[in-house]
Amino acid sequence: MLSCRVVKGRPATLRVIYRRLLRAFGPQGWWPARSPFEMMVGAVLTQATNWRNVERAIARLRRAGALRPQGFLALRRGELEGAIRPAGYFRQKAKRLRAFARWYVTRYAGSPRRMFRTPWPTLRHELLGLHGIGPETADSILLYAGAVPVFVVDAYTVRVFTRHRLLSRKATYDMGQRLAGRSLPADAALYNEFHALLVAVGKRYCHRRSPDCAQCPLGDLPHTIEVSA
DNA sequence: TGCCAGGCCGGGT
DNA sequence: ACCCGGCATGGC
Repeated sequence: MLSCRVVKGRPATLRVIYRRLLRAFGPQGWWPARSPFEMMVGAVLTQATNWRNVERAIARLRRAGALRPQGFLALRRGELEGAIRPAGYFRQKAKRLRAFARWYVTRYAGSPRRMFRTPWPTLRHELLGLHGIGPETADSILLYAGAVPVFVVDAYTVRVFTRHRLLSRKATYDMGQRLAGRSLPADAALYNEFHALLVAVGKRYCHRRSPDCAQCPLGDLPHTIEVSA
């Protein structure tokens, strides 16, 4: 069995990964949203869901005038479910989005300025307390809507880091965050681009079943084998 | 056709 | 503290 802790990697390794990804894919320009509220809605909609399907759902919400908090909350439950249906898990996500929107309006008057005036560790705690918002969704919101320098760990991040022996197979969310925190400066623009690039390379080369590692632009990395047996 | 996608919750050990 | 089934549509 592999050990459960973060594997010791040279600090340089993550920087090497970042440079190679940036050269291979270019800047990704995340998050693709026109407003903080739209971004945060998208963060829930994309949970375990292809972004293509999320785009459809967002377009339908836009047509319904529901990409502003007031317009969103004006929708009946059935209307909301219908609008986001293409994104899958639509009943679950309708419930989660309503909980989020109610919180956003009552606690912060639907204002991103007010929301992100709260110290981010407190804000993160509040987000995690909402139904349907877990670590990845909360951190995505902090990073992409609030430019808070938190490293987002998603399935692709874990898969890419695991394949390259930076994390053990049983790595947890905060192991991934600690790895990044130790190896990278706390820079929101860097974390923004890095996460988007990890998704890009993951989609193309690092699937669950058939990793196409031979073609992966990361190639061989220095100093990455430290997994204890 | 089957497998997968930018997770999270709730109930069971 | 983990482990697992459920949630659902659309693309390849």
